[in-house]
Amino acid sequence: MPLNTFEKIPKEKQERVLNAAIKEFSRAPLNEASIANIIKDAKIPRGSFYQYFKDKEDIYYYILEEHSNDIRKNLLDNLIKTKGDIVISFIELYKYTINKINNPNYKVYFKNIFLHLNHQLERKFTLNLDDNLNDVINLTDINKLKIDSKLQLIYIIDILEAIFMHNLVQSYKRNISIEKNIEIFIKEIKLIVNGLAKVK
Amino acid sequence: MPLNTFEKIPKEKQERVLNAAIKEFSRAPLNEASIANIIKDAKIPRGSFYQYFKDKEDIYYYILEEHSNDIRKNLLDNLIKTKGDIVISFIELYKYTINKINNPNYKVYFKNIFLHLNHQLERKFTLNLDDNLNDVINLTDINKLKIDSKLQLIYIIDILEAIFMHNLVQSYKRNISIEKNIEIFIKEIKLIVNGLAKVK
DNA sequence: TATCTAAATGACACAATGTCATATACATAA
DNA sequence: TTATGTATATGACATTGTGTCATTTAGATA
Repeated sequence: MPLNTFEKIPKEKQERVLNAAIKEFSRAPLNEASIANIIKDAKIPRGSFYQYFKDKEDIYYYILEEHSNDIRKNLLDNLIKTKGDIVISFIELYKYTINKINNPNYKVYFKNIFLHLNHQLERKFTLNLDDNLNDVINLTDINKLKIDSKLQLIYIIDILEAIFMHNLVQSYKRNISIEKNIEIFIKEIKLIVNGLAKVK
Repeated sequence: MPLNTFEKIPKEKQERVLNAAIKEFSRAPLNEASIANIIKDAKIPRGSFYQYFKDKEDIYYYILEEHSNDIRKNLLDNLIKTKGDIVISFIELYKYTINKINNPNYKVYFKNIFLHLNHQLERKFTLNLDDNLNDVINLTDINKLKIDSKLQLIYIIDILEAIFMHNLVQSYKRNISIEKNIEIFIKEIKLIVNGLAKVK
């Protein structure tokens, strides 16, 4: 998403810009963040910024994308490890994600992201592209679920995704530990699993 | 939320300001909407706007609140009508809401609202206050559910709410009819209900 | 060394925000 | 009626931020 130019400048300068941006997006949510602050902190002229990025949103999503790719990758890894158990995979994904966003270096940054995350944007975090959805569908073993077609699987993924995101956001409002948050997520998933898991 | 002053001015002027705001919030999402446009359209001086509302957000939420109160009220009505069936109540709520937001007069306005709705804000639409959550809990008949305590009910409401919001937002992305959207919501809810409903 | 192209730079025009000193309207009391 | 006080109205203004563009600089190639 950033312009070619940005990829070509020295790594050191790239880092300076990205760190300044993360600092600014930690200070304020996207709509309150300012390019003025980023360039001041990164010590680059205004014109340069626009040489690298189209606008504020461009650099915001560029940084975000790195993290969301990482999260999506974790889901696919989990599906492989669990031999296609989508429920366990989502639970592991939740553990992974909640630990990631509580990393002291990024905690404030992610808090701003999540509390101001558009629904329109939330797919960035899990299955924003058709390719990803297909990967998830193909890696999932539907025999572990009380459904008879891959088509129905889409609904289940939809549900899991909704609850996943909902809980991540809630975790910022609940004033409780990471462990307790995971516990709640698992409880909610279990309530649903009683309907999803095939009864033997 | 608006300052006292706004309540005191002539109804006609109030309408002019509110209609101008709705027009502006239909034109652009909150972050791109401008007070400049609202006052131009409402034909009031800049200073007056700040006499009535703290800022752009203030009038945005003021208008939104009217609608969210209406939606919350519908949920409570449904609970009374269904004698505490929370699942049917949410399905009826979904039908009610999706019809409401497709009303031609407000369609574009709501589209902007939903596609840019923060997770932080989404509770505005359903159970933003503890009082409301309590009302819902008290009106719900937990004997219809596979749970043994009111405490667990909170998780179920959480889940229903997450899927409710997720589907409303998705309805703008799916290019299908209202009826088809309702169908999908019901399908997802049914998948869950198999785990929620008490097995006889 | 000359020439060409990509990147860097910061001044600038424009747009929007929130505030504030001043003006106006309105109510109440003398 | 007039005076006085209070609430509201008004728009000019300082401030902040945005995106652009003409110009400069750097680096590659001939």
